[in-house]
Amino acid sequence: MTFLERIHLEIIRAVDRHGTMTAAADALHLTQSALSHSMRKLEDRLEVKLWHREGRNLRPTQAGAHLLATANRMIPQFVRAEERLGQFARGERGTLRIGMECHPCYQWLQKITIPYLKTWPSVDFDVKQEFQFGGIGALFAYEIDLLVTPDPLHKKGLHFEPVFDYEQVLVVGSDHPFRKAHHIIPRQLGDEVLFTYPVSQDRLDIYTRFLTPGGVTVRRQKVVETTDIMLQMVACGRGVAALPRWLVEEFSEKYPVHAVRLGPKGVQKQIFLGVRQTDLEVDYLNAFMELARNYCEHP
Amino acid sequence: MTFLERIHLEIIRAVDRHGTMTAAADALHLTQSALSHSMRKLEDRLEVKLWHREGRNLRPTQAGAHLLATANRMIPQFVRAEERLGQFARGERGTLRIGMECHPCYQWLQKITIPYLKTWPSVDFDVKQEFQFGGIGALFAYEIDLLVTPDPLHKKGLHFEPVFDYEQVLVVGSDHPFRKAHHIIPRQLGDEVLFTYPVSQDRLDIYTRFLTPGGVTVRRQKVVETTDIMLQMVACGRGVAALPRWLVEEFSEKYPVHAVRLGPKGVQKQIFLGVRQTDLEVDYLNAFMELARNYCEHP
DNA sequence: ATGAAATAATGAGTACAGCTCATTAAAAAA
DNA sequence: TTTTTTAATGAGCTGTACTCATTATTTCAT
Repeated sequence: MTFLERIHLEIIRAVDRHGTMTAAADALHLTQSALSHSMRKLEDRLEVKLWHREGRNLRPTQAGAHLLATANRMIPQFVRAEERLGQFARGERGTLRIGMECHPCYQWLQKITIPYLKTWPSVDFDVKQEFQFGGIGALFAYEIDLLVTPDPLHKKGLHFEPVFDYEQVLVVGSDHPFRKAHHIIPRQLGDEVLFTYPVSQDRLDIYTRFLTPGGVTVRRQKVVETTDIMLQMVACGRGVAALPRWLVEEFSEKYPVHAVRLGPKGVQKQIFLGVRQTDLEVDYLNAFMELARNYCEHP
Repeated sequence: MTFLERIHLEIIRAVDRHGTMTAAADALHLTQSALSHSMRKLEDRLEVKLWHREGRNLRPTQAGAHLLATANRMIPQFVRAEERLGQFARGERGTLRIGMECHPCYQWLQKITIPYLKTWPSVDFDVKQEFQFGGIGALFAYEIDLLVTPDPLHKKGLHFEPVFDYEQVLVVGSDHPFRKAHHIIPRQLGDEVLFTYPVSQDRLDIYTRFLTPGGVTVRRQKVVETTDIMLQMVACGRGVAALPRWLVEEFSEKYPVHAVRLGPKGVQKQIFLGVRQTDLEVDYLNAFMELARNYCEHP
């Protein structure tokens, strides 16, 4: 029992706008006969007249007026839906759902998002940090479209590329004894308080690449949510933290903190962007990766 | 360039609801093939995939999810529109636009509207009292659907029927000298203040049927908007008025007023309901006239 | 008045969109 | 494995929604 179709809405609207069926037919690229037949059929099936036929003009009945109001509401919805789908088609619209497995990268991400959002105004943004089955799982499950991670896992169907090299360093306050050291060794941290982000130890480089290999544990580990708080604590000598060198340098203008190398050769890190291989041709996603690549070369 | 049709919205919705295309096809009384072809064509024309095809299941793409959301908004609008048109068809819905050319009839109208609105809940009401080309003109111009008037004008295409006989009487306060008179003659009003509704004299029976034939004018005519105010003025002896007898009797419980016959035989009036002949078969309109007829017989 | 132009309704015929049926390909379940 | 379930595809048919031609009215111009 579904009688009403888009065409009927288009017709009643065009007749109202153009005054006559003939003019409406022209506007819709149909013949007057087509409109007449179409609406006649609708009227027959609904068993209600939509127009008073008075000589050669058409005045909407109450039912017709009602349908016209409905059409004026619904047709624009059709049009908008088609426009939006067109945007999807041209890769102009979408939600870029980004997953982050690397806490301090958030600062870096923000530097990219600002110019990105300017060039892609109809792309929505969504950043997630918690995943039930890890970042890779979230990519596969279409929970996210792009993963920012220091641990690429080259599986079939995924594409990873490095976008960012950096050194993970120890941050200390300006009164701290390590302050001028060329580098420190794990044992030297045995009596320190260590501030970290609230993630498990196997995702913290200071453990996996420094403390654990050195067989050392710190006096105490304290968890803080934000980089700012972390650096404030470090600045006033309440403990130490491990962060990317570039981040420390940036914040050293704001807080009196210093970077110290971890081990004689330092802890070298890379950040990767991961996407599903099938999404490699999605314009707005590609544009993001392009921007990320360029930014790293000319920060 | 109009690709999107109701069917596409129905399909994407049914697939979402029923999980598979096959099940959706059953629900829509179509074959799986039909849905597949239909959506394939839409995808081709829009140049955007609506589902990720993963093995034998369909997961909406971002575009698909968007279309689904649109469908969930729009399909109910189609359904509601059809329902409403059905109500129009069955005469259950409409706006009964009533025109009144008879001021005191408003009280009478209210007695009918209350039971009417109970039996016809989806009929809207609209009462007008001002018409650019008179009540008859308003009927012809579809400004109103029903005219309440004391002056039927039997023109082709219109149907009038009397619903109400009454006597127009003079109302006076309980201290007034006419109070106990059997009737009065025009000359007796020459020194009175007359309260009337704010309409032209040729629509006031006290003039057309009493004063003007008697060649008399009153000392002063004062206009008031409402029956209540009018009767309050009369009650405290500030003047007299002309109203239907039934109305005076009703209000005499509230105010100390009395009815006096105009002339030896009284001024006898009839109220008519007028409709367009073509509307005589409109259920909700007929129901109103039926109610009006019955009410007059058993008030 | 009278003819010309404009308009909606109607009928007949047709093209093609959209459907069904049959089959294939692939994946999930048994 | 085999069987079942599912979506895609192709071929062919059907019905509908369109066009064209015509009629009946009405409106406009002269």
